[in-house]
Amino acid sequence: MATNSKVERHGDRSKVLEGSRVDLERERDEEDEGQERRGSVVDFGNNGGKQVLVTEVMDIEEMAWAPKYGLKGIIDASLRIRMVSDFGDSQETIVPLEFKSGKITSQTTTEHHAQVILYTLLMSERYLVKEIDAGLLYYLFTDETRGVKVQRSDLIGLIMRRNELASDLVKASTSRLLPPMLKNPMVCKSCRHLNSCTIYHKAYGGDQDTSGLGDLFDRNVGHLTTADIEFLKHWDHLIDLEAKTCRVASKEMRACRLGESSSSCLSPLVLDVTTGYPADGLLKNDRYVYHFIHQNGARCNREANNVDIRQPSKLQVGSFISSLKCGDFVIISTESGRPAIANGMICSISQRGVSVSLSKLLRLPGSYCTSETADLTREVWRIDKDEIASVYATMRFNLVELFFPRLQNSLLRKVIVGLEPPRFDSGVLVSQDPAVSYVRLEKSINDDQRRAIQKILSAKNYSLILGMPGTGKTSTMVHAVKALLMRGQSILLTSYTNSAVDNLLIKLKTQGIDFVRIGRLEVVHNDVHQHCFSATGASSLDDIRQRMEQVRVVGVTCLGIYHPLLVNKKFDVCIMDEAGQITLPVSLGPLMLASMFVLVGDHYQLPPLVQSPEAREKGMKVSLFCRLSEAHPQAIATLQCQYRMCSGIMELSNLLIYGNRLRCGSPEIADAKIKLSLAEPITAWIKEVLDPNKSVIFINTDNLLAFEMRENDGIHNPSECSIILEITRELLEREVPGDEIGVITPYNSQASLIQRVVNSSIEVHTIDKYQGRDKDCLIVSFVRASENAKACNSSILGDWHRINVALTRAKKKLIMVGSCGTLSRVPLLKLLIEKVNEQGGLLHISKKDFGAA
DNA sequence: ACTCTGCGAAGAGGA
Ligand SMILES: Nc1ncnc2c1ncn2[C@@H]1O[C@H](COP(=O)(O)OP(=O)(O)O)[C@@H](O)[C@H]1O
Repeated sequence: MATNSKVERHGDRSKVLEGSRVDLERERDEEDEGQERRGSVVDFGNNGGKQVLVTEVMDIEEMAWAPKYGLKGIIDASLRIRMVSDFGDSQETIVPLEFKSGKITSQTTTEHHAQVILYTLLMSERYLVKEIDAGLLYYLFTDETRGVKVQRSDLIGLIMRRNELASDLVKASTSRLLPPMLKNPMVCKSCRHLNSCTIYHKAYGGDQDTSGLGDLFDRNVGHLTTADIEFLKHWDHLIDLEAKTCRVASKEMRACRLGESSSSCLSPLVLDVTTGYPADGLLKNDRYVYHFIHQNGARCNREANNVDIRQPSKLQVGSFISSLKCGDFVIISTESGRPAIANGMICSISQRGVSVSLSKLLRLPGSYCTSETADLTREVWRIDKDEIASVYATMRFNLVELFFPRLQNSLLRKVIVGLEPPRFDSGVLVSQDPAVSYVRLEKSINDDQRRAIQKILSAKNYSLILGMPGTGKTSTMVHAVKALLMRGQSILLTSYTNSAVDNLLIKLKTQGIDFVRIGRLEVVHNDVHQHCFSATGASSLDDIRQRMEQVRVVGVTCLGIYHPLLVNKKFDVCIMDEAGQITLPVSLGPLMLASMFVLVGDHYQLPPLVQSPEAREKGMKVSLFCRLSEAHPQAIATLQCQYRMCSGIMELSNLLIYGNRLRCGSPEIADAKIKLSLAEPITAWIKEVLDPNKSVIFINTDNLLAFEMRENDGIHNPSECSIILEITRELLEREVPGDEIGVITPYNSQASLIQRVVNSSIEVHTIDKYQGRDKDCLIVSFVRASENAKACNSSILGDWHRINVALTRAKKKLIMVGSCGTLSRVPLLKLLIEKVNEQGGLLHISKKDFGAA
């Protein structure tokens, strides 16, 4: 076999493979020129030498999974070869080729053979070919090719090993039983998992004896206290519970693999090969972009006119489009039974179709070059969201890393496990620190904000900022960053969501502050693209390294901190926005990169999303921000002055949630009213609802018998939808701009119902999605209404955090629609209705007012 | 009893 003797041993792996691919192809071409193609003799060990001729390199770094065996892997190169069989005739077969750059020892030989054997299994599944029973290993170090012939007994042995491993994993997560330690200090002392391994061993009852590691064990876990171990076990258990819900979900995906389309999948699709979308992919930024359209084009383009709001099921057309979004990782399969042909990322999606970017050409495994395009266009495709479980791995890793024997981690443990209060050095505030004088003299911030920033500047371990709705959290953080920079400190800015990170960075940008944003372009806001490396294009490795060393401010999501550019990067301060919405294990990651941290959030708004009810109940919904705020209420810097709600709207959350701690930032804000143009005479109820002097309205639907309806696990309320449609029409009629009107509701199905009927300039969302946003005029649809309603306390409406979010989104006008009868069973909502009544905003509409019911 | 954001990628071998 021809080879490249100049392969760099430490070079980029894909380059090595590309190079070899060229070599393989060159070899083929050279042989073409010769009189006959014989190939070379490859040593198959006990099976002797065989003539092997590579006829095609079909793929490199090919991802293959076989759900049937519970295995997946990435095959270095997938070859079509001609090999002389035992009977002397030459046959064409498919084989995996693995590159190995290391030395050959008996240990590695066994491992390499095992790997190749498993790859033959994966390839049989992927290529729908049963007879894949051989593979190749190529050793770059010695320029030697070895053949591997699959023995049935080896295969069975490997599958059994795989099953043992899988059962160990299950045992670990369900009964907290870990496999015994290797008890081999020589091997373990240089293992990179030594820390995690010994810590877990200790946590689950192991000791120096059972570890078999002697002193090495105690050196790694000796520092752990009983409280540390309890904390680790508790959170590890919560992560297990949460991870289980995801595993169930991925099983469901596998079950519905063919035919049926679900909400997280697009199907049936065909490849769009019309102008601008070549069948062999549009090359863009080194990625291949393919465009798929619905097989029945008409369905994709269907307009949502003349919708009957009483039959929401008819509206589900195209709803799959909303569940996948730009930047999502997806898996492409065919409906003809070939799962996971390729994986990639959505780069645009609309009613008309979806574009997916792949790192390689799209190709059906085994398809011949001559018919590739035809094969692709003939297929019916499906696209599923790729549920990567790496979130749980990250959580677990963050958690165990907290207990590593490092000074910085021990300080963090004191705060997080031991609940050490924030400590401040008040001396800083009277010093010559330029940051301090900047904050003292800055005119654009109020006193609360100033105090909060001073706390940040004088904090020794951490500080907490409670930013109630509309209180200028972002402005506070921007000035804090400015001040910290004056001191020459480096800052990590983070939050769970991309939008929260970008929101902050955009404000920094307007202040002319330099920063780097780590994250994929597809999910980063346009306005910060220039701060991402991928957008700057041709920067060399050295440029990037230099930039990372020089830049003081880095923005990244909590889960993005393991990006290669951030390894070994440390910061003076970590500022975490929306910290009340981040689960503790996730928030640990960024905190471990900094010597001091600032949590900004509002634990009176929605807690982190936890899938598993059991995990939630056992405490996973308690964010670190909430944990520390409840432990040290006196140390929180509270921003009380808000610049969003007029006084009538503010009164609601002040009474129900915030214990009157909110104040309006100015008289203008307190008295703000919507402006209505004069228009035709209106009905009495509409007139009252729109009255600009009544900032809060609650429309009680009890007289309409406007009951909730259930369909496919969703709850919706058509009557409330009709009322809201009427109100939005009247608002638009009176020249309230559509983009200053919003509608929110607890339930997705109600949101999509309303979305379909109201003017498209009006934003409609669930309450959860709307956290952090605001509008001049906001309408809330509570949905729940039934005669025999049990208390909705156990429903998502029973969560007071969600109610608080709903009540604090409107600036000038808040219109709520709901059934007093049903909602009053939730104590907080009962109080709300009483308060609105006291303000004179409660309105009971009847069938007479409203004919559409 | 219905709320939904994020996340890439490999392998050998030195302390
Ligand atoms: N000290 C202040 N004085 C006047 N207006 C302010 C002040 N702080 C913030 N604001 C205003 O309040 C609004 C919300 O500010 P922002 O910092 O984005 O708040 P949040 O992050 O809490 O939503 C902005 O329009 C901003 O101009």
